[in-house]
Amino acid sequence: MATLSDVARRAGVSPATASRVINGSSKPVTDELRERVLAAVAELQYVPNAHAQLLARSHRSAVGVIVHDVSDPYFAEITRGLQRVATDQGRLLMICNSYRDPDRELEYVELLRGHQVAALILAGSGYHDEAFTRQLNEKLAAYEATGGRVAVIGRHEHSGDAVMPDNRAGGYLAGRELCGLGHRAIGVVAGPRILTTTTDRLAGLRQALSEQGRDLPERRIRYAEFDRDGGAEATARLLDADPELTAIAALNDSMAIGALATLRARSLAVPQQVSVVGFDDMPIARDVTPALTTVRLPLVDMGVRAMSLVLGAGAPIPRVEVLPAELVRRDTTGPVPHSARASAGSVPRARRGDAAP
Amino acid sequence: MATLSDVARRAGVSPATASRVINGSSKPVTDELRERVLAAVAELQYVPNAHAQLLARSHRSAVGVIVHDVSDPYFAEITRGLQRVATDQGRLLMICNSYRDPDRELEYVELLRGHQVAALILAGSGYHDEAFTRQLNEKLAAYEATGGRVAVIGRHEHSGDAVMPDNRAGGYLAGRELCGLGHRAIGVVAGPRILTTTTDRLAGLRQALSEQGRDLPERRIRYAEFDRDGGAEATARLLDADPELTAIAALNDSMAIGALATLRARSLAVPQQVSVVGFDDMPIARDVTPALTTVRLPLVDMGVRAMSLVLGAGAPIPRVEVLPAELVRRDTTGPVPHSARASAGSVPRARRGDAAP
DNA sequence: TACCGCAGAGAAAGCCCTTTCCCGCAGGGA
DNA sequence: TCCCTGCGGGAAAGGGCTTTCTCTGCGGTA
Repeated sequence: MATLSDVARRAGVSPATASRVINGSSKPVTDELRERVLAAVAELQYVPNAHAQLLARSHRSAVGVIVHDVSDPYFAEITRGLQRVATDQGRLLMICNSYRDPDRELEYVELLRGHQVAALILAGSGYHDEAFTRQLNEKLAAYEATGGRVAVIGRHEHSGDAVMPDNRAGGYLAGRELCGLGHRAIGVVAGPRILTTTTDRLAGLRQALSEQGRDLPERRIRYAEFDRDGGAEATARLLDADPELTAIAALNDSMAIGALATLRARSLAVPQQVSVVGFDDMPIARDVTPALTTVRLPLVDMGVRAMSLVLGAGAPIPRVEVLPAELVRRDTTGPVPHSARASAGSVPRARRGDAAP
Repeated sequence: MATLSDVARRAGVSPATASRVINGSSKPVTDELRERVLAAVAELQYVPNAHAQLLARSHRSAVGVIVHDVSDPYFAEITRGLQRVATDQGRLLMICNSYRDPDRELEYVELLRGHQVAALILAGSGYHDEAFTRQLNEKLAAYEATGGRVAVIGRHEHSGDAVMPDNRAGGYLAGRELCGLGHRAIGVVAGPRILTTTTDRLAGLRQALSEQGRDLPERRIRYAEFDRDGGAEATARLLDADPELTAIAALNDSMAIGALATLRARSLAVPQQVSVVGFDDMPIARDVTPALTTVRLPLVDMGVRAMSLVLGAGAPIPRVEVLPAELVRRDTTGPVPHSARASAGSVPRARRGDAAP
């Protein structure tokens, strides 16, 4: 690899001058030397060694991001928002996928710290895990102690800047919608219970039901991976245990799509026999058939806010921005079937299929 | 930030010794000193400066990847494959999204070169663009001249290791399927014509038709962005111009999903009135309704192969691995409607709707 | 006893840049 | 004419780490 001094030698100037030309330094350089340097750069196909540059200028510029998986649409949208602000400010993003593995998350904090990122954004859900949370906070504190900025998206037990989607209110909205349509036998397809996202959404759902004087028994909840297959599987278990279900609340859209697949496989009509509501409103939600009723979260905006927090001036007290959830009615929800309206919970399994199209 | 010499000072050893302990060097260090160093590291929350490390060891380890967009399922799958191999070998991946912007692609080659990556993988489609291709090849050649390894996925005019999905054969499969079902009025929803992926798939399609003695007139092709909205829009234009269409071949699944949306919006039954075939077999293909008939590409495997090529020994001659495409029949394709069978091309627009379910 | 070899630790030389500091020189004011 | 100023350029000092080379002190051999 050609180095800066190769360029300088070739151009017959000092490395200092070459550096000034290449970086457009504020110090003036005569046009003649400038030309010579530029020519040498082109001839040698010189590209500055990024590590040496980063080492030499103590200036931290990149921003680290830890998500569960960028290719998951939920995080893809958030990342789009992060990226937008970062690009505007000429910042490079280093994005790491933790795949929901706490240890990997911890490792990535160190890795990013080692890479001298100016700020760190944790975009995944928080965990209900005492030991992990403590370790994470220690690492973040160490990072912040050296001037690093941190923001989290979602509920983490971290005292600092945060962007919070209103998961609980969203869960409430989903629950109220289902109740309003007359559903009583509601099954919940939930993500891993260790995630705060899961428990918050569940809490909202529970609140909506309890306002109607109902509770949400554990047997009506199935926890699984927060993805399509998890949703399909959880739905199957739910239906096996409770064939009278008239509605399914999935705690994210991927799971809802899995639920839809299981319902289709069992020839249960949506929404005629079973209603389904999702969560997140990821782009594909409108393209499945029937189009998915879901709770929209301003994902892109969440990314924008988080990045703005972290790149803006540090506030004396931690700022928490709560972003509202909103119900999007589409075609997977409908009134509770007539047969179930009269005597919910006692209809034999065979009933399923009566109303098949 | 604590530095290595802070650690060394605290442990009462030289930086050399501290370094050896921290990196598990082959050089032996007495247990007592080792303990002291480790203790100092923990107390100071020391994390090595990655840039300094990378600069000091000339050892290149990371691998650079340029894709159009990681969050696009097509690239997400490929990336999964890349990642798998990279992780096995303890390599870090630097992934850059070019968003199909050639300039950005060029910039990223430089950026990654500057970051001293051991290898570079271009995972996006090639472009039909003389000037761009030349520039790209120049940059890649410069990189390879300094020992960098390069592999491309897809057809690029680059003489080096390559993994080629058999786009042409895939297009042929799609075309043959549609012809076999009796379709004659076939519209094509294509990606940007500047991409080799588009033209290769189109060529295969064309070949299948011509084997049946038909051609594929330009008026039956619409070029748009390679995504859902592009597909929806192209389909609309196609139907406006040619209401007799009985089949639509979309050149990727995202576009196919857009096509499905447009067809639904126009109340055209799939596959009773119009058949649709996609391309790629991305995960969501099986979850749309009706489930999408498509051409499967072994995306994950493509990533695995590319990374293996690049991390394995360099071959004296460029290796090109062609990976086969395969038709996956699902529910969006069916026989040509009866009404169209007799007199294709002359049925009035009003016909649409007759067979609505 | 004199010498050799080796284990374990430190000194110091890079790795490739950026940036401060300094120097020489030309032009302008006194 | 002399001095000061300011401009353009180079020398050199880091930035934080790895690694080679060197040194010390010990045990073992002749």
